[in-house]
Amino acid sequence: MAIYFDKSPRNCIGCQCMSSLFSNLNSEELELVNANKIHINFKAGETIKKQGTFMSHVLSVNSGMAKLYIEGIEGRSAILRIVKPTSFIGGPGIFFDQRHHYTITALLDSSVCFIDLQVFKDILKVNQNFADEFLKDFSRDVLTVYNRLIYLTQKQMPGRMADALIYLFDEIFQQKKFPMLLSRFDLADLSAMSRESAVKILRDFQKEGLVRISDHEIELLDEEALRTISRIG
Amino acid sequence: MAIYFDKSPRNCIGCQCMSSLFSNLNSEELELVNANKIHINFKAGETIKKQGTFMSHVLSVNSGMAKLYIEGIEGRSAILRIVKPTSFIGGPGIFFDQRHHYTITALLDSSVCFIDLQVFKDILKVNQNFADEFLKDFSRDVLTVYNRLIYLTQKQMPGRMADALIYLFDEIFQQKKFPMLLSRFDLADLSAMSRESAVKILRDFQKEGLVRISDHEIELLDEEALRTISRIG
DNA sequence: GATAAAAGTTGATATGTGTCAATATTGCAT
DNA sequence: ATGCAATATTGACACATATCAACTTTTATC
Repeated sequence: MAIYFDKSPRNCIGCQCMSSLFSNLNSEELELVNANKIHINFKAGETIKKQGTFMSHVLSVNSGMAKLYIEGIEGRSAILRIVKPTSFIGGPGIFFDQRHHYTITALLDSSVCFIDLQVFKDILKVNQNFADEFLKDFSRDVLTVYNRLIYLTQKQMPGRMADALIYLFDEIFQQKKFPMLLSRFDLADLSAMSRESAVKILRDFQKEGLVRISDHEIELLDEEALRTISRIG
Repeated sequence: MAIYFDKSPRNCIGCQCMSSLFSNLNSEELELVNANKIHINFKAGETIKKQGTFMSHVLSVNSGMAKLYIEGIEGRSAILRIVKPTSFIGGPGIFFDQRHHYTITALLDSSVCFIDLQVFKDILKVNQNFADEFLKDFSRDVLTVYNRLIYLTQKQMPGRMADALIYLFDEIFQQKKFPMLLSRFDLADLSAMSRESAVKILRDFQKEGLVRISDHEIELLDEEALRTISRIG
């Protein structure tokens, strides 16, 4: 019988791919995680988790990259954040209804560990440092959504697109140049506008010399000006 | 020397005004809360907590009503929710940076208890049921923000206003008629539009016989139609 | 390498929404 | 009660944005 999925390709103990959150675990707890996790590789474009499904596991992204988005009205999506390694993905469903409240799709080939939810919650109860760190992470994510709510509802398109790009440059890639993993559609979903509008705004940004987009990469040319556009909305 | 604030006007033990969250405490923990709380009365219009300030306490709204909103760009606000008794108010600042990330303003004369944050967190660590219930509450609030993000960015004005009204009818007042505590400005902040647009949409809703607004109260006349408007955006 | 499918681009157009200015109304304080 | 300030209302207008349709470019598939 063929092995269609790899149950334990690597041991969590000593693993450098796990989210930093797990550095708070002792070896016994880490062993427990190791014994109750599944490791799966995804190809770019594949759906890692689908909104609405039962949350049997929490996720740790070891490598690759993914987009995390809410599927909204009539096929429209709102990207909440881009997930880079190494990141933990849980969400409000952990405590509320054991469901995933967003869909996660791989932007690059990605390696993801699925950790049993009950085991995760059990460790949360006994390891205070782990719980503190987790809650801090969770709260940071919530604040990101607050921020997104404000800028998506109170800024106009150029300001929204500027914020989306600044988010990518500053927080995700932390460089002035990065490969264009996101389609125009994705950028539209990140800044709450139509694809066509996203294209036009980006074209304007290029004309004004704010960024350069070519050969699947985007480069920040005039950071000052981009931040100004973000500010004046 | 005059007493300008009342340090312990009522005992938490046996208090019917506390948020239901606190029913998970044993008498010893409740006594601890009681000894480390401050009770304050606010008049309608007063600011209960200001965004950005240090979070020394978490709040429990005993009576009255309040609006909880994020102060955004150039004086614009986004109301996250209306707070009715008896409600607990904490927020992501508890675990992230000990700051309040929204402003809370009384809509009615309100009685609020301020519970020492450290005492609150200490009890969270030792009382598992309390922690579970709290996290469930917190997560529900997060999901409300997700929902708001979607409907504010993906629906047009009539749909947004319909959702705001449905929220008030269904979740806050749970009646088909309630006193108009919210100004047109507030309704605009709840549905992410300008005051003038809020006025116009409400006028349309009245013309179409969906609601009746008069003498400081609003009545739901055609629930079916309002939900349809919410649905078609 | 040919073909189809997907993604990106563009300009014209229609619609949604905010801004402004003028006016009406309400609430509050003296 | 009177006057003042805040809130509410309205219509005209300008601007922001989505939609549509046509087209180009890129990517994937056989």
